[in-house]
Amino acid sequence: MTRGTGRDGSPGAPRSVDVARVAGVSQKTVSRVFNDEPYVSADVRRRVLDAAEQLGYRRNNAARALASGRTRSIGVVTLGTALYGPASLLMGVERVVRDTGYALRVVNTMEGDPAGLAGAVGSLLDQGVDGIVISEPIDEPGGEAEPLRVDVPVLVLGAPQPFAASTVLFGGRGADRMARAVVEHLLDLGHATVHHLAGPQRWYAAKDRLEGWRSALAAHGRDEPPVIEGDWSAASGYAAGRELAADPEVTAVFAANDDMAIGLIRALAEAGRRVPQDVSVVGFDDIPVAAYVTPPLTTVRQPFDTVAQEGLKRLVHAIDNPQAQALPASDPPVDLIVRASTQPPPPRTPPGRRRHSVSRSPGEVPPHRLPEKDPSTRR
Amino acid sequence: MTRGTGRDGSPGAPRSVDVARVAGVSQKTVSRVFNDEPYVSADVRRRVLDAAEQLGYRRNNAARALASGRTRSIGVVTLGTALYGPASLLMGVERVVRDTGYALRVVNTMEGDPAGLAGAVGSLLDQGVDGIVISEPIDEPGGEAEPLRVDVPVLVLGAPQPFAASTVLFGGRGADRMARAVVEHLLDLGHATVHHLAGPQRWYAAKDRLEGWRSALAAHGRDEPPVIEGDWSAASGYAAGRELAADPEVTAVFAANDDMAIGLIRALAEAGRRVPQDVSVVGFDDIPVAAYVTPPLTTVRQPFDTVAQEGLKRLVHAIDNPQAQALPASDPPVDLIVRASTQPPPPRTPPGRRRHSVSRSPGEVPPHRLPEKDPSTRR
DNA sequence: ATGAAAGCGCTAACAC
DNA sequence: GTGTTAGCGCTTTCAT
Repeated sequence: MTRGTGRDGSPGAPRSVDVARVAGVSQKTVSRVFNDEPYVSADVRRRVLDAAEQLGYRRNNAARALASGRTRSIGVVTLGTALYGPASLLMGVERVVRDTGYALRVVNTMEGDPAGLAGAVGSLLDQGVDGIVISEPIDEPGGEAEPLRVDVPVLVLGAPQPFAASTVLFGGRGADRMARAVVEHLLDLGHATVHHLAGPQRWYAAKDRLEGWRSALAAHGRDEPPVIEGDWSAASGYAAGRELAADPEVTAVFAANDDMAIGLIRALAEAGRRVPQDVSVVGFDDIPVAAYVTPPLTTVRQPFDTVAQEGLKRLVHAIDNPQAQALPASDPPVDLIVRASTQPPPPRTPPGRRRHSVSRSPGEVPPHRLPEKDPSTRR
Repeated sequence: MTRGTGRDGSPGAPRSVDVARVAGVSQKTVSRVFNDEPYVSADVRRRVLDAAEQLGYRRNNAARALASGRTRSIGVVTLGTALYGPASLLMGVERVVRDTGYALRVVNTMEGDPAGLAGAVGSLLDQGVDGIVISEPIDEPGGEAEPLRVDVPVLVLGAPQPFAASTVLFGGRGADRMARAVVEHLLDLGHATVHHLAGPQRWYAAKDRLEGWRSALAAHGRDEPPVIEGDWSAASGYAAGRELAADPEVTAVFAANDDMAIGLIRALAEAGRRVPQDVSVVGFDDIPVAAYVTPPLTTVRQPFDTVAQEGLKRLVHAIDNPQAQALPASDPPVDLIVRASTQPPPPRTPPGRRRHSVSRSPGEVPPHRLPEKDPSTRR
């Protein structure tokens, strides 16, 4: 076979012995230089580096991994979607992983994948990773059965406590606290209660938001309206909006993501219920267009970068110190961004004069407020 | 050191010799079984598989890579953004790569990264990949200098012909053809010309769309209005919209992505120019909310999956047959999705009676059409 | 159809 | 500070 990275009949990539020969040192010394080990004189180091440069030497990772038992790589399990949340998290993870000097391997579990999470993790293990990040896991039916037997540290991002294993760390996203902030914002505005358009409940992220909504409502002694479950898509938000529009009691809706909120708003508008005059709507994610739709969307921004950074710091720590205690979790800040899709509820209309039966050109939308470029309100 | 993937003082992972011993065969036979090599009797195969199962054997990839000189992995260079286009492409690539039996390694070049593309590719080469996918490259200043010296096949997705190297393949995205389709749609509706809100010109994808727009206009003998350059963000679309709104000649705008189109529409609406009555707007990407914003956006859907699939097929082919001719490129289909943001231009207003000076409640938006769930029009 | 021997290029442990 | 000696767990080549 051709040697190293050399393809076709090429001479073959230079190895560390070659560098050693050119530099006039032993092969081990070359290894020392490239691993930044102590006890190499500056002079020798230079000679080695020069020789390597001249030869175009690049060390062979397979050999390194084989000899050391470590691959210096971290695997990520993602859902195979371009949804804003998961995609942002993945990018955040990539950014941090590179800084830590690890390489990144990616595998995804598609929803409905027969192998599911276990399969994805297994494939990562096959590749030989030093640690695993599971991003936004979903609850595959039957997946609970095997509690994920792995011998490398695992970091779970965007889920509360799904897996039982001694090596598992959690990078809480605090979505429940964020959801609470949303509900409280709406309650503060004077809404009697808040409806919830939930995400698919197989996603821990969706469950989390539902939980936050539920507990906030309970904490304030409000009654809990029935939950509608969407699938994250604007289409499902639209469908939910048609239902909700028919109910005059609905004055405030918290959608589990911005896409659904946008679909929802459209359905409400078509039904003649104006946002925010008649109904307030809050989304979740702060997708790039959230400030520019009509009306600009009140939503929650998640600190993906912070979460990725904090989580990976702990994962790398666990990899480097197998026996050590896990670093304590830190909760990311909540960022509620108030724009124009929320306001106090309309005055109670007397029963019998249902607001949505009032004649109004369908789809008319309220005057705009200027969209803002930056997070306007923090709490 | 602990053996294989075994961490802490654990017994160490089983190796193929262990399996061989249990199965009562030679180690080589185990290797044969796991590589699906011929000449293993069904009986022996079963025994080996059972033994492996029982021991929890998983083969060591580092050793495999070292011995064979191939890592069976493909590296991807992405921008570190969660933008819909790049993120979708990445997911498409992931999906296909897994099917081909390769592992995926990801590295990103952030815009302005000093090391840039060369650094990202180098880091992939260090990791030892059998092939490289460069997704949506951007034109780093000075990056042209080094023509990307690599000895593995490279697939470039979403760019025309940026790099010179014998091993480079192109997975054209046909964005220029798509841009032409957009312009022709608008021209067919009767618009005198089409303005273009371009993406950042360091992106090949943005250049591509600009090219398509330009050539379509030329082909139809229309004059080419000045181009405004945005940065893909809705905010930049909004800024562009404020400029464009002041010019009564503008009746049709092609934005290089949906986010900018949405910002643009908002700015136009605030300036009293209705979409689509006064100005038609077309986006690009068909982001998930495109059908649900106001008005539902006419846009172009890119066949990310097809592109990823076709491209990777060729990449894998090149990897497996080093000397062979590259497979011919195939252009993906163009998918123009006509929704409610485009219509024929308003009748020419006599000079002096500028439409946008007409009193109108700012931000009023036209009645909706029903959003559609599926691509409505193909061409 | 199966096995024995010889590395792949590096790191680890210990000597000098 | 530097070199020597063994492997790491597989694939390869060649016998059988």
